[in-house]
Amino acid sequence: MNKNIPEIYDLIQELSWRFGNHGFNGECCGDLSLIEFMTLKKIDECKEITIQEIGNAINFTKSGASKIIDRLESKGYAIRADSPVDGRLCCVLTTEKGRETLSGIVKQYTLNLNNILREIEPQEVDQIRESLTILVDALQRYKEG
Amino acid sequence: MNKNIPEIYDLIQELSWRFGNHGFNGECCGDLSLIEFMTLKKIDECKEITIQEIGNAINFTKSGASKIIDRLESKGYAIRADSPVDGRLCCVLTTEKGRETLSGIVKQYTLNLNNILREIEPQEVDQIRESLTILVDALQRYKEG
DNA sequence: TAAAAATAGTTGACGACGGAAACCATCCGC
DNA sequence: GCGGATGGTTTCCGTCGTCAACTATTTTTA
Repeated sequence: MNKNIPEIYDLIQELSWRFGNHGFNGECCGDLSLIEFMTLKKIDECKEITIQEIGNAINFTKSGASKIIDRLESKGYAIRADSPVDGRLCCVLTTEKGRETLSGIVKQYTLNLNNILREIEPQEVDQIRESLTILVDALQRYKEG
Repeated sequence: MNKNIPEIYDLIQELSWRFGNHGFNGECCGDLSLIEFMTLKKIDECKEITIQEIGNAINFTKSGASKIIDRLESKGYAIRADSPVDGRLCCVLTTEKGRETLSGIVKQYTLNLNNILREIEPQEVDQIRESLTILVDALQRYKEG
């Protein structure tokens, strides 16, 4: 095992914690919980996605996914539409309001991050981006096979 | 703003999500939730810590913190002890079983991470460690002032 | 082609979990 | 030594996700 792994594990854990639901002083994503936010983001990325797929994407049961959509729908951020090809399926879409909220949250987070990294040298910031890319890609590959 | 910030934000979010409570197929930390695990870790690092301090550390109310300790205590991973200096205070400590469980979880996570990074070049792994260190340090400084 | 099985989604009951506030015990300033 | 402050616990409550039962639609099969 590479000697750096334990330390990397620890660093990732710390990072995840601070960016998770309890970091940022509990202030997460406006009127969305972290899960609602990630779900909305997923819906927006996919343009159109079924309840089942949402459940798989966020590791929830279809029942749990359905209730998250209930909440997003009641806040006006997403809507359910009938599938034209299969009457059982339910296509979930983001609304314009949902997209605006999403980009507002991203903007806020990005500003925060910019403050956090304010004093870091540009070439180091570049290195951080590269490293994270490698890391996330490796995770993706690992997940897929 | 540095051009890389939005992408870095996105990468961190992705990373956090996968290492958070819902990543790893919901398999988090044995019989501990992520919060219980982080709390136990914090207790172990501090050797001895009050309920209030735990609450601050994990962004919970003292009430919530007290209940987490209830759970950790019922599982045999932590114990409450009276403070010798102040009768109101409650010193929380890890038990031997708690420490074993903690290190077991860390070992498991570390092995997973090793698999994930198996195909990454050593010098890249080194770069990842460096980058994450810079990032976490920056977060720490930001939090402190 | 009609019945049976499979699949997608919803709903209701339930348990787990944190927060708010009231409460208790202990400590500190006067 | 009394009154306020502080740390912790407890009770009540709202939120949330799962399980299992149910409905509706589609696919399989005999």
